[in-house]
Amino acid sequence: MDVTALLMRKLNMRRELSSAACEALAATASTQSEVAAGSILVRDGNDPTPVCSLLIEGLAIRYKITSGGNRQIVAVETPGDFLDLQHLFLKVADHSVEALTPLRVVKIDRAHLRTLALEYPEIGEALWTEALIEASIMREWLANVGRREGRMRIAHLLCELARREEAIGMARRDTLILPLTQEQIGDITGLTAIHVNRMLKALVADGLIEQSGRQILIRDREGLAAAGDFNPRYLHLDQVSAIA
Amino acid sequence: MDVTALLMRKLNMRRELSSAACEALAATASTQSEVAAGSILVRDGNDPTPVCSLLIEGLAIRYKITSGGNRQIVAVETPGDFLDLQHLFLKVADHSVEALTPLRVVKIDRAHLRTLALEYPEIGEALWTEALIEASIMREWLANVGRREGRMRIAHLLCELARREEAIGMARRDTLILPLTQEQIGDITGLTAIHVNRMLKALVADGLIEQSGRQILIRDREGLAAAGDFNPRYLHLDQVSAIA
DNA sequence: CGTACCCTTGAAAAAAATCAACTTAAGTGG
DNA sequence: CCACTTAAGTTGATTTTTTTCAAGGGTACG
Repeated sequence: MDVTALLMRKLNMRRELSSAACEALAATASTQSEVAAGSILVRDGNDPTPVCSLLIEGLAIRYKITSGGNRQIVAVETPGDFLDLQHLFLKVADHSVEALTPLRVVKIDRAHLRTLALEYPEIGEALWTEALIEASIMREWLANVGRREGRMRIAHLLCELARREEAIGMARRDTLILPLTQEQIGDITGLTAIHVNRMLKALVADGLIEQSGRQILIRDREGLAAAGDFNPRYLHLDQVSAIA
Repeated sequence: MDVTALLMRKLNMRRELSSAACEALAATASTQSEVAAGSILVRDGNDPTPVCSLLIEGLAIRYKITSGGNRQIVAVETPGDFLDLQHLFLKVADHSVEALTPLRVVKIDRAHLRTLALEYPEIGEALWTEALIEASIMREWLANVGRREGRMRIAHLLCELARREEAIGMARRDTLILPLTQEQIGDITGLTAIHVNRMLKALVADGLIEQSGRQILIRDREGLAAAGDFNPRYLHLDQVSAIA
């Protein structure tokens, strides 16, 4: 799809864009580019990169490393998310962003995106909403890691990712594409890879899910939601606009 | 101080305000109002309240409750913070906001604040920055709870609050006003009150802090920062504007 | 056909939660 | 001002959860 059209679709969902905003957007779009899996797009402690991107395909993570060398993943980005809206107005990156899989993105000049956010109310509202929903997800993760135990944390994560993938048309209902190692699942949930392994097995043993490679089949949707104390309200899905 | 002057001071720090923006701000400000300790300002699941506030005095917390009845505090707000910027563009509140102490606030109509954020680039930038810094703090908390152990989590929290209080002129360097019960500290750090108690005692025993009622004296600033793996970068202090 | 990298499993150790008293401090109303 | 009440802090013993350590097993890929 045309790059401008993608941006339009992403930003147009909540409000009609003025013609001025449309022109500004058209002036923004370059072409799509590819990013290799494992690439680090933003590095903690550095200036945020001069380019922001709209993620079109693939998964990216945002994370922090503690002095002990432990990693905490603070967000998973799916297609349709803006990479690094979180640093849009900050001078120093406080965490890193990495491509988990090969990505396809639309690069946007960061200074230009700031201008779009400030000068065009329709675009500003869309970007605000995006950023606030990402913060909302982080709050839920904080509650998940801080106040639920292992099994529940993982069940919750699976529910969230399944719902998000469903919302953007990435996976079918009750199917979850999970290109994460068990170590990475641990880095999201604050557990060790070994414990993640055991808890996943427990969920399988309880008939809630089924594993087949990097895909998960949700056998008991209700049960998994209950096991994970999952309520999708925090995803604010009615305010999310898909690009697909 | 005059309410308009407070708002000006808060929003003016990063950019010169245009006269139009100044007028819009002047039209915003009502009077200061008081909020009793324990009042719930925003309730999870409800519409976010029609009023947003600039916190002038006192402390407020934002929190979520899990199905097990456990509470996770996701933010502590200090004077100079906007209460509930996080819900500014969201339709449903995904967490609650509560006054921890008696508060003094300047109420701002939520719809009006949205307009200010979108129509006046100087104000928009200030509010964006505020919201993004709050998200940055949440990321650090997530890493704290997910990837550090008890003693470290608490040391980290003490360092953060001390630094933030110092930045806004609320407490002197090496002194920390901590109007939190040990249970509330646990709700921030993902620990039980009992464990918080033991870890605090450990920090005292190690000569890092001294307790005197609801105040804490930091005896060894460097040592506490090391014990808490604390690096203030994520606070983006150079981008924060104080009202005091 | 190695060689990574990931997954799996068991046993032991550590961290944190739970359970159960008990102490201190801070009001409140007589 | 004192007895009473309630919330918060303290401490020890026990249990649960999670991590750590250790060792195999599977699989993809050059």
